[in-house]
Amino acid sequence: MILRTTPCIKAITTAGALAERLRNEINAGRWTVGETLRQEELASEFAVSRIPIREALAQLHAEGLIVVEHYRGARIKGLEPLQVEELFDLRLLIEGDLLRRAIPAHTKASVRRLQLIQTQLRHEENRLGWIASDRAFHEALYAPADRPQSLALLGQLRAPVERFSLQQLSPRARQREWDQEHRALISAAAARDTDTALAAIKKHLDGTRAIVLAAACSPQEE
Amino acid sequence: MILRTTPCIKAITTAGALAERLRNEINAGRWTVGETLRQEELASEFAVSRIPIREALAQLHAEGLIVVEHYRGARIKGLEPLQVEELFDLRLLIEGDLLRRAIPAHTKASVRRLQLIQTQLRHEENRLGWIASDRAFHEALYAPADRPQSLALLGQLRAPVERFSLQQLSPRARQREWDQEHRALISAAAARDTDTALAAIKKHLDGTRAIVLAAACSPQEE
DNA sequence: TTTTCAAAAATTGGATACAATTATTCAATG
DNA sequence: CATTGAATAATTGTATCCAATTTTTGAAAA
Repeated sequence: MILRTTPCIKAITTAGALAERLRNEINAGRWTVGETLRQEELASEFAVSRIPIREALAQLHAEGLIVVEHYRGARIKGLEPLQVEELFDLRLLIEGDLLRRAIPAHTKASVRRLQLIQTQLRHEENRLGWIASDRAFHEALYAPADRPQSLALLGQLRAPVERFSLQQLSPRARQREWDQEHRALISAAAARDTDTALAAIKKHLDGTRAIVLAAACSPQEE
Repeated sequence: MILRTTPCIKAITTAGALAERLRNEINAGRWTVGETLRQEELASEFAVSRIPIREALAQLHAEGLIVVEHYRGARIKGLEPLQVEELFDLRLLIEGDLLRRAIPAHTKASVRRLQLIQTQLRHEENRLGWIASDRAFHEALYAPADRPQSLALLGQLRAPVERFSLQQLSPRARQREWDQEHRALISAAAARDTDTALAAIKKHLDGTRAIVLAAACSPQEE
């Protein structure tokens, strides 16, 4: 039996690979909010027919990244301020629950893993790599809770927001704050101090929410 | 401008209509856990090509009702006991939050609406109609909270479980309990008594969890 | 100049046809 | 009799083509 060492899931389906590729493009800011993704254009770009493109778009729709209208195409989805507020309230609810379960279950090994990811994250220059590392950090933070359903749900809450949370990555000040907040989470995990961890995640989410609110001020659709 | 009076969303897409149809068939128990849904078979049954069938299957996959494997088809997804536990924990988390916001915002009109739905639910003989009414009840219960994202998330938590929650509808005893629990929620909403409502929803979810656990004891897939 | 409306172009949705992969059959072998 | 393995069948994935719908264009009219 072969064990996979890379944490990245290989997309065996072409539609899956396309969805991953398009997700990255969206997160990298290739399209602006409200812009439509033309099937023919994407098909010729990736040298496939429109069928797998359509399946990839359906997947992105399910992830909440695009809005699809009958006979009118797929457009990049924007976020209203109220939606952002609600999404982050939900994240606090779920991430808090995950933390409560994960913190007591953290070990020296799991904390070490967190530190490694954070080191990698600190030196990440590329926007996409930064997103991936941040995702990995939070997954590792919550992994000891052993709650796959919650993690999946959390992923759905993160997806539509990631686009905006790294759009403003440039302000180095916020980047430094981000790093400090992650370190606070790590030390709370190391000390198995749930209350401190909860306070830290609340602060972290509040900071991220502010960034997303600032970035997602476009008054579009649905 | 035309206002739609029916609460049911019309599926303009054929794929959407197919997905709704298939979802009902799944909930009605047409297939057992682990059974595969053949594209050709469904295509000829609904007199369409396999393309819209595939899109419908992708949608059901996103809803967590089926598992899709490359070149191996779509199979009805089962639930492990641990998954059921976690799903209901998450529901309690989110439905509790929704209740906290909804109860103080309930009005005479919204409570009246709840009563109407509950009356309809009580006389519902058909399994599918019962599911739809129960869904409507909970939507009406949480509607005053005005939290669309939370409702959507809740829908995703309910979907994979509905199949099993009505499988054991037959025991009239449980059906009577169910009715009583709903009535408790209604009166708590009428009295704007949040704590009582929270206790009632916990009891209701615990009861439903037990039913689902009993029904979903099959040790299949993924 | 602006508005209206019909024809043309562009785009998406669905059907058919073919390629890639998996499942099944059945004869040969131990 | 059980097991192996190659040929066959069945099934899914993708490309191409046509139909349905929307968007654009441009000329006529106010």
